[in-house]
Order: sequence, then C-alpha cells, then structure tokens
Amino acid sequence: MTDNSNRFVRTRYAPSPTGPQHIGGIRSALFAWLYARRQRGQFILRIEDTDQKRTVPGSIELIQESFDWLGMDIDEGPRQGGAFGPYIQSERLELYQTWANWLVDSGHAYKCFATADELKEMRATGKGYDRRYRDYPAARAAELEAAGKPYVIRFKMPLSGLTAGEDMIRGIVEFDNAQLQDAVLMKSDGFPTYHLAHIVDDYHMKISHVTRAIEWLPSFPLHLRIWEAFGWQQPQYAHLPVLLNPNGKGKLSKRKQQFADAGKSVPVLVHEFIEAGYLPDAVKNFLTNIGWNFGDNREMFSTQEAMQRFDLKDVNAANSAYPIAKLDWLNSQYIQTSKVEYLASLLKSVLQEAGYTVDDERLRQVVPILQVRLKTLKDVVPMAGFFFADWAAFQAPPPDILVQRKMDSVSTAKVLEESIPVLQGLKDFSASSQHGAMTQFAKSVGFKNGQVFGSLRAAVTGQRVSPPTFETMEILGREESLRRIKLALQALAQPTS
RNA sequence: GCCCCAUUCGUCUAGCGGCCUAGGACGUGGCCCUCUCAAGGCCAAAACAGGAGUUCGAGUCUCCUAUGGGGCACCA
Repeated sequence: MTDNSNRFVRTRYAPSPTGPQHIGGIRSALFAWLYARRQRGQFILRIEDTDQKRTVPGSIELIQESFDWLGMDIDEGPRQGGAFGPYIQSERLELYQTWANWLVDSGHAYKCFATADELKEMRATGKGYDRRYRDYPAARAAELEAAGKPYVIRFKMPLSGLTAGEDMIRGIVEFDNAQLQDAVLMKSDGFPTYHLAHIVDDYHMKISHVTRAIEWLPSFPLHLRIWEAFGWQQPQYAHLPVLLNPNGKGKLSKRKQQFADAGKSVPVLVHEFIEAGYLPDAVKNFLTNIGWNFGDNREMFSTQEAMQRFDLKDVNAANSAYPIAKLDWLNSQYIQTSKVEYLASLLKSVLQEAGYTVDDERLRQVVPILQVRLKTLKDVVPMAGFFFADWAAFQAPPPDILVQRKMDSVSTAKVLEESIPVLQGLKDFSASSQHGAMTQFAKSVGFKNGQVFGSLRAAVTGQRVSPPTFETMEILGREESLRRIKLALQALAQPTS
C-alpha cells in the first residue's frame, strides 16, 4: 500500500449541486472536516456538476449556507477561492479532456463508438458492455471519428486477476477484476464521468484523504486502477457507512424531505433542522455520535473537543439507523447549557416569525425560566408567547382552563378574590416572596398548592401549562398580574352558556 | 443473477482473546422531588443473529448460513 502517513492532510466534500443539502451528505462532510481540523489540514469544497441534467441552479448557495449555519469553515471552495481552483467541475473541462486523451494515447483507455441501442442490447444479455471497441483497429476508429460518429472514452480494466485496496475503515478489500466493466471516463457530450473527474481533481487539488459513502466501494478497484494508470500517488480512501431510515430499512438519503415516523416528524434537510428549532451545535454533536463516539462514556461534547480526538480509522463500519430521538434530548441539553444572551437571540427570531414583538429586556428575564423546559426553539411559542403578546389585549381564559382539579367556579373565584389582598400586601413581588405568602394562604383556605397556584397560573397566563406561576407573575409585574386576576374574576361571574 | 460491505439491548454505541455475571446514552417503565410542563436524582427491564471451527479460553479470530445495506448507467 502507498504510504500516505506523511502527507499534508487535505480532505474534501464534493457534492453534486442537486438542491437542498441532505443530512446524510452533511454527516460525511462533517467527518471529513473534523479529520482535516484534527490533523491541522485543510478542508475543500468542490462542486461536481458533470451531469448537466441534474444540476439545480442555486444549489451552491444552499450548500454554503448549510456550512455557515453549522459553523463548518471551508478553506478552499467556490466562494473562498484557492490555489487549486476553479472548484466547480464544469469549469475544469479542458483538464479532464487532456487527461482522458493522455490515457487513450498511452493505451490505458480507448474510444468506444457503441450506440445507445447497441448498449441496450448488450445489457439485455445480462453481461453488460462486451468491450467490442477495446481492440478496435486504430485506423477504423479514426474513420468513425472523422465521420463524426459520437464516442465515449472507456478505461481498459484488467481482464483477470485481483485488485486490492485499503480502506481506512475496513482494511484491505479485494475485488475480482473480471467482475468489472470498462467504465466510461468521458461522455460523448465532452463531460467526464465521476470516475475520471474525481481522480483528476483529487490529484490536482492534492487531496490526501478521500471520504465518500460506502456505495462507492464497488467502484474502488476501478479508481485504484485509474490512479495506477496515471502513475499518481493515490490518496487514502475511507468509505463511510450511511444513514438508514429510523426503522433500519432502506437508505435515509432516498428521503427527499422530512417525513413522519412513529407520529413524529423526521427532518432530513439542513433547512428543516433550522426550521424545527434545533441548535447547530446540537446537530453537529448528534451527527458526530453516529458511527463514531467520543469515548469516556460521554454523549455530549463540543466540536472543539471532538476535534481533539476524531479519527477516520475509528469510524464504525456498519450503517446506522437514524437515531433521531436522541436529537431532541441533545438539543434540550444544549438549550439548558446555553448562555442567556445567545439563546435569547435565537428565541427572538422564532418569536418574531410567530408574529410577536419582542422586547429584549423582557426576553432576557424570560429565558432563564424557559431553558429547562424547551426541547426545541419552537417550543417557546406555546410556552411563553403570552409574554410578548399585547398585554392590553389580554383576555381571561374560559372556565375549563381557569378551574382546577376538584374545584368549581365558586371556589376558584373565592381563591382568586382572596389572593388579591395577599399579593397586594407583599412588600416585594419577587417569586420567592409570593411563593411563601401563597403557600401560607393555600393552607389557610384549605386548598392544595397546586389548586391555588394553578388557578393563578390560568388567570395570569391564560394557559394550563406555563413557566412557574410566581416567576411568571414577577416578570409580568404586580399591577398586570392583579389586573389579570380581576379579569378572571369577572369572567367567572359571567353566566356561561 | 453476480459481486462487495456489514451484523452487541427497541435505537446510537463501548468492547480490538482472559479486565464481560457485556459498560454508557436515548427511549421505555417505576419511585423520589414538585404549582402545571419540564428539568434533576435513584432504580428496573432490555443485546453479543444462528451454526461449525481455531484456542487452555471467543462478543472479540476463521468458515458457512441467515438477515440487512450497497453496486453491476454516457448518475453521482
């Protein structure tokens, strides 16, 4: 095997620009990025748009945005530039043509004039392309070419023997050459196929480690033979396991957008994670934990920490069912440990999107009592949206929300009525002072804390579920809290239909 | 059909021949705490796919089978 141990590490992510970024691709990119960072190397983004039919305009921007959101910096790429560009394959066409011709001239490849119909017939036999142009007389091939017949360039795969290659994750893998076909290197439209393009580019861009999904493993021997034909030092290859559906059946990459599993929505596109209210650090942590583990029995770790330990060699060889349920847990952990200022800024945009006008000072007061109860940023809306609604427009909730367990409208009214002087009499309106006084009050009127506190919660928030009652009232202020309690009293006095 | 890769609790994983009566985490169930919802604490159930070998000894090595994933395009 080629010794690459001393090479300067350069890894790359080389997606086709076919639309929004899929989480499966991002996970592969994350592994490549982590490895580059760990080795103090470089991470390159290259766009593989050699199939014109599949190219979707705007994809490159989407890819960049995904990396920006995740905080994964790119050293060289379409936006960053770099010494080995351009980083978009459609802008490197002459290079591929040059090297394809070189392979033909040196006898490693040949022009094939087989038509689509001929190919179809051959495929019908079950044996694939029969290499009919592999040893075609040069003079006749020249005639066909001169006559304007379209052709492709195919690689001359050894007809027998074995090709062995080393995969960083699973070791030596052997293949029977006879199983492989003479793959197309250059298409008749003048564009290269992946097989040629990635090798030419990885060579010219000095890529030291190629990371790609495991579906590329079967063509690994072909690529090895191409490297050999060029006489170039091959990079190390790591064929990454892929993400499967949550039930373990089928590739996740086949899902083109979020879907429901066991009644829960499962995001797969980067923008879907953003919209669902997940934090970028939580998503990175989540992804890093699939197929690789930090060690020390730790599930939660920062990107910085992962960068100290990550190694492609340690990646698990087996595919994984997408453990999406873990993301909710991780996300809530990240929310709990986030700095108030940071969380506030994220929550602010969520609230604004939901139509609220957000006062920064109030948000800062609310965030601490929310941190422990949000799974996603989106949860802020039902839990605490009322803090940011128009207070003047607040309306008392209906009796079914106001009246607590084992209470009725009469007892609820009594509790609320008698709470007013107690709250009014407090020297300070802090949550702890309220708590003390109201606990005593509950005892005196013979109701449980839950009944009294719950009545107040409903009166003041209009909800059955909310942050703690007294913390909430402290933020609302004494005046507004009492106003709402009186509103509730009025509502209870109204005859209900 | 042929070829390749994989296989530890429901799921993500630790384990690289004896430290394993298999560890952690999510999820699930129970208890505690508790003003709702959470969070937190404690406890519990839960796995080496099956079969042959190799070895004094196998979750760890080999082979077979089964199952899952993937490839066999002028797509990547």
